[in-house]
Amino acid sequence: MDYQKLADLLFPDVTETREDIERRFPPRSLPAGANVTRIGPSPTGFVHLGNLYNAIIAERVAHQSGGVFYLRIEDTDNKREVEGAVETVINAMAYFDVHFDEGATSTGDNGAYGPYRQRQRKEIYHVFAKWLVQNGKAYPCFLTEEELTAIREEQLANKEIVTGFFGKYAEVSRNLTLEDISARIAAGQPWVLRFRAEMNDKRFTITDAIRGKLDMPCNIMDFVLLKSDGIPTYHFAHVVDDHLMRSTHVVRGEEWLSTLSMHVELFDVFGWDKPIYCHTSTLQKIDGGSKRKLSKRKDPELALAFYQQEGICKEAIWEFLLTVLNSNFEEWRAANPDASYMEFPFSLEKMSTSGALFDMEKLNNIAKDVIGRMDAETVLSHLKNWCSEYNREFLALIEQYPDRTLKALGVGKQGAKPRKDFVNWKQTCEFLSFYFDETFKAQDDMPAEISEEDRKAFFAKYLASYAHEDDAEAWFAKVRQISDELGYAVKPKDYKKNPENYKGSIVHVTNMLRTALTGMANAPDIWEISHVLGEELTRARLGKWA
RNA sequence: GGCCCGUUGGUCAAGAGGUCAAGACGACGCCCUUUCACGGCGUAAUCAUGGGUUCGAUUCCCGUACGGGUCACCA
Repeated sequence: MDYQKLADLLFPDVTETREDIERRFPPRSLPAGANVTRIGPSPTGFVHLGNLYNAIIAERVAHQSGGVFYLRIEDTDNKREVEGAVETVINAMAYFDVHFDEGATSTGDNGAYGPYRQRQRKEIYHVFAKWLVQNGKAYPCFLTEEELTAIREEQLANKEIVTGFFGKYAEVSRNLTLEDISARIAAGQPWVLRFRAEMNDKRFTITDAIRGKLDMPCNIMDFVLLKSDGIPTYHFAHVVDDHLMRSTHVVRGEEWLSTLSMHVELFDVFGWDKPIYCHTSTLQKIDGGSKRKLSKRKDPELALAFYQQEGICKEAIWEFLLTVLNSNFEEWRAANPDASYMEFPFSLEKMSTSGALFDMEKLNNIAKDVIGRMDAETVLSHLKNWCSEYNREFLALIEQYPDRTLKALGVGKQGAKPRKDFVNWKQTCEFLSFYFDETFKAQDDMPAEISEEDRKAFFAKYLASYAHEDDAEAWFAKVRQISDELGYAVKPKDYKKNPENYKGSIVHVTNMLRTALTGMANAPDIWEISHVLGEELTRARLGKWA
């Protein structure tokens, strides 16, 4: 077989050589130790937590080393592509503060190693495909889908241990003559380009940055390089792109482990250095007592959009994922409460190789801490951002009462043990609702612990003596005095010891006050709330019960 | 089924041939307290399993079980 003739027959339009392409994408000039990483999402319209998980790893590996992090759109499967999906990926990553140095953008490409959309790289792949053909490493295959299915069925019937295109099943396609191929092409028969595998039973070892040394069988499959539309498969595109774009690390899910041998063989055939592979484990969740992979259909929390809708703070997502990735993150956070998570020394080696379970409760706990560390102004700006997208009505309130909102967000923040009332922005809106008459839900009744007579007496005295400028101490002294006058124990402990001596305890009194003021049995400090509401509102809410 | 990856409390997990097997979330209890939070203290709870190697194995080796992945002109 004259491979040169075959190559010209298959790729008549390809005039460039692999050297030409290499010159267009020279090695990057980066300081020693700088890593180049990427994410390569498929534009299916669904961005999930796993995408973000891998993105964060890749981002840290690159930026922590002063390297480059880029976005490459892997759109080689036009059947699965969804309109606007590239936009969705870019927006989701931006929302979660994942920033690219180069790659696909909503307006085009940014960077010297593009195009960053694989379908636009067709000509590049063809140059390398032609080289493979010229060197006897690839050949056209004209088998139809039905014929392929027949082979598969035969293999299953023969109890062949592996199914696929290899060994004797590849022989016919491998050994077509140039004349035959030429005739078929002239007749317009569709073909795919297959890799001509070594097909031996050797094994190879490779060191994965997360999993350590791996020992696996070499590839034996004549897998497809170019589909009949001339677009490459993932395997071919991955090898060509990560070489040309000079990726130093490939961070991807463990589902790629089983095809790693194909990629390794391709890199070797081209004589290229392999990137450092980092195969992450799949996020799982508990379901009916057993672990399973997070699934798109069953688990709403898998979609990144879920976190946006719930208003889960992006810093919290980062901190949660960093905690899952490197378990020493929490220790580091405790030692560096004020540092940005970007300063955390992330390490691939410290990653767990077993699949982590997604734990919403842990996320919430982290979110409370993260928001708790922010000052009121920062919280307000996050809240407004979220509301402008997901809660317009509340945004209007915030904008109508900016000072009150800011004060409300600061309640309980001072002191050595600041409150942590906010978990996510959705919940924050609900939590703040009693600060505004527009959303305040007044109670219709008071608990029966205090008689109506005492209730009226209390509120009358309270309002009569109420002085808005009182400090917290003076204020509470008055509450105590009134309680005492009405026959309620001033100290809860006194009441506990001798309940028969009192009508009730100050706890009952303050609960009543709190309920009148907030509509809720549980709320932050009454005095502070009064001062957020202002004298007028406070008096109005309490007056109802006098 | 073949191949590959994995298995420490309910969850995330540290760990090393000899530890009372860290820590965090959650649960529970106590303390603080005008409610709820916050905070503090404490309790319960883990090395999948069977063999080997060894004076000693949760740690090393082999098998078993279980879970996950993959076997496409999908990524």
